[in-house]
Amino acid sequence: MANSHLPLDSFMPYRLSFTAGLVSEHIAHAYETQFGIDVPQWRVLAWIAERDGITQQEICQRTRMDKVSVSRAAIALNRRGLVERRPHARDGRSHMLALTPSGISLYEQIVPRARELESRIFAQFSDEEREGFMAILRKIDAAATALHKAGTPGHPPDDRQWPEALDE
Amino acid sequence: MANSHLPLDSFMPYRLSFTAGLVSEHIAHAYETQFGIDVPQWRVLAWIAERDGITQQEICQRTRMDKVSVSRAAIALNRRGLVERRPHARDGRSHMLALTPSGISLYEQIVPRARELESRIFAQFSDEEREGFMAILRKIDAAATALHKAGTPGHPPDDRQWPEALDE
DNA sequence: CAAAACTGGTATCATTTGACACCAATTTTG
DNA sequence: CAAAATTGGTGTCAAATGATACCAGTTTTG
Repeated sequence: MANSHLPLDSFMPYRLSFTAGLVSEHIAHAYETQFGIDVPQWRVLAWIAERDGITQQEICQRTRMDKVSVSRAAIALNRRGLVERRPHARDGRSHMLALTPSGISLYEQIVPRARELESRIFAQFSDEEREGFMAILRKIDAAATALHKAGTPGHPPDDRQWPEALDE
Repeated sequence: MANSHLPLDSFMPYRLSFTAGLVSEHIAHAYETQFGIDVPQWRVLAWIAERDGITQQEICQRTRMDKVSVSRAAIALNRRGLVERRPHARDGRSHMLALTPSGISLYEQIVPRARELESRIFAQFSDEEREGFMAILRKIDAAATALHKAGTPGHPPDDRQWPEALDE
């Protein structure tokens, strides 16, 4: 087993997930306690702010959230009077989402706070480092997406390799 | 609102979480279909492989998993005959976890596959880039952890700023 | 050394999350 | 242009996750 050792701690996907979780937790807590909004809601809100009149499934595409989560977040935001859902001109099934005045106002409160949180965590890095870091993240996205489409070669659909469940 | 604009897409915590999610999904799917093991189980397994005789809450500390998840994973792994739970010599409440032969064997099957997945995703980067990337992740961990302990200054426990829930 | 405070681990319950089925509107096809 | 297939969005149900309560064993304290 000596040779097959893999220190989880330096296994990239693990580290990535670990750090992301840590940061997420921190941010989520801040949004929750300070603005009463959860992360999915924040994401939806932010994308609407960015592209007025965006539809729900456009948000799905950009965020990788599934449509159910987006739907729930949109409904919640609407209930709170933060977003408005206008009928879509060309497609009767769809909604065009837009911020209401109070949605805008909340967004404007959150943004500086978000920037502050971000810069607290990333304060120690130079602009070059941040840029480089971001660039790598984007490349990883591209690679992972490409792989995903390609499937996992060498492993046909149903080649389970583990002993039949001793469970139950 | 012009000025308070924040492109989510270049907001670091978002990007981090986005990429980590993407990679996680990919990895999780591979473990699941090829070895019938989920991510929490894999993490527990890997830590046991690394430190034979580790206890559950040591795993909690190292992985940030909560003790319930670790417990569940440990029980599942035990049921499958992959890990053994010996009584702890000095503490009757605790278990010392160790891999059984088939646990070792499974681990040894997973490791090369994990390395392969990792290298597929990170193939395009030089060693320096990877090192740098890892280093940044670790620094972020440190910063986030420090902040977490410090709390969020400037915001006393209960200063909600959002309008009372229009929900329901 | 008994009582109180604490800790490792598990069971239980509530909440979150996502998979699936479904509806209405739209697009495609023959 | 009707029938079939597709798509945006939501309701519903099932699995995953986390908070809380709890139990047994351990440490602390008076």
